[in-house]
Amino acid sequence: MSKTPQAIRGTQDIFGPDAEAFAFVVETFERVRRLYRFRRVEMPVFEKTEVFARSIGETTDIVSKEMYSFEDRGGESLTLRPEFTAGISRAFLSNGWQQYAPVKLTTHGPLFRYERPQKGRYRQFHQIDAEIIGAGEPQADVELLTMADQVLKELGITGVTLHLNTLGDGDSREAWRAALVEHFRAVKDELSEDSQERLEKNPLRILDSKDRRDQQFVGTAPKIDQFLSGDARAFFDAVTGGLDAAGVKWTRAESLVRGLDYYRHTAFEFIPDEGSEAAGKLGSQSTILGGGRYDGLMESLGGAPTPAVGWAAGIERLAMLCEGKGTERLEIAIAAENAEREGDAAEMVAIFRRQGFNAELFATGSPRKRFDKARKADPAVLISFDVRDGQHTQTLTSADSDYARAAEAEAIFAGRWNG
RNA sequence: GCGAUCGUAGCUCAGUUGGUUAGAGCGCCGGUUUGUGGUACCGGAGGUCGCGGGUUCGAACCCCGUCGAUCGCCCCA
Repeated sequence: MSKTPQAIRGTQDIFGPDAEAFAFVVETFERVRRLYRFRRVEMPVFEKTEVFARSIGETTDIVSKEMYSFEDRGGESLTLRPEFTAGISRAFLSNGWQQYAPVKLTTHGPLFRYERPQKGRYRQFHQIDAEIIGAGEPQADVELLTMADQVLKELGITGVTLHLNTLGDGDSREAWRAALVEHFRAVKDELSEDSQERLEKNPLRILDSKDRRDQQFVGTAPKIDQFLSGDARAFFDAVTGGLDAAGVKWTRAESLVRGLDYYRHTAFEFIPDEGSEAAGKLGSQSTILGGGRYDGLMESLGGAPTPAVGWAAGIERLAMLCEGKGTERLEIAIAAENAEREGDAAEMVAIFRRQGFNAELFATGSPRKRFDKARKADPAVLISFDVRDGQHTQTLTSADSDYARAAEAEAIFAGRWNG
């Protein structure tokens, strides 16, 4: 006998309550995006490698070491998508969706990054995603964030706060970056090894370093606010004002930066409050939803300048905060306690299902154990078909007095077996 | 890429300083009850102790390697 192959590291087989919670997240997202009139888009799971390499930034970890890239039979380098935004942008340009701009899009599905798996992080993971393309006004940021906030609320997630920052426009960001490099270079020898690396590759990231050696210099580091142009300042004020008007709570996070090169202006993450139940469930992978404005991305793919803003959220991480949700209790359990009654039981379960009840038939294994099995499934209504003293008997028991459709179920049962 | 912890039945786990035939609970299968209701009792199947080497009279247990998992760092959803 050959050995059973193992699943690929970092992939998951999701089943049971976890799978129900996963579906609950997706269904809730689909419902809410309709309320905001976002349109659905489906995209390829893989693209030419350059789609990601050019848009995300060559020096980012995602591009430099986390992509699942391979050559197809024609020798072309392809990559399993590590995020949605680059592929959506490519589709926007390929298909001339400028004609629909500004266009509000959502999608969800699997993404791939070659990383070491840990709690809340996988090599194949799943996100829900929302983008507004072709809208440069701060109102777009507000609408997008308000939707994100509503998705989380309707998932029943609490103890999570929107952390908001601005990276300014391109000039503001570059001036700030230069000032940060200067600031940290002066104390380079006292920084952590990681941050000495970051100084060259991605100095903004030093700001949210967890290392104490770095944190003492973060407080005195130059702030983006000192470099914001008047327009950039006004843009951010319009976003925060709009969020206040929409009733979305937020907090300013001056050191929040996003990892990818294409972000400008608004950057945000929804993060569990310290010490909250949500924080405990997530472990160290704490960001559940993140995104921002990426006004420069289309140009990097050869398109015309096109403002856009978007976010993505990890379905697995959201599902961890929705434990037990999406699982429906069994409404009708039907036991055929005698082989002679299996036909009647099968008919009954079909009737209930056609009437919109979820129902399960127990008609296999030892006839004596079927009633027990049905009861252990914890149904709201339990129906048994049996033969006693040569007579056919059928009984209905309502196990749950709170069950709303009990009377309806009893009427259907009586309608067939009125005796 | 780096670090820590852990791999025993389908699942959750015991297993003493290394010592006969590796256990329990749950689940699964079968049996017992003639009962308007049962979550009871009895029995059974199921394990190359992740895999490969080594030490030893003897290894689930000690050593080395390897694979896998979990958690953390980096990074990120």
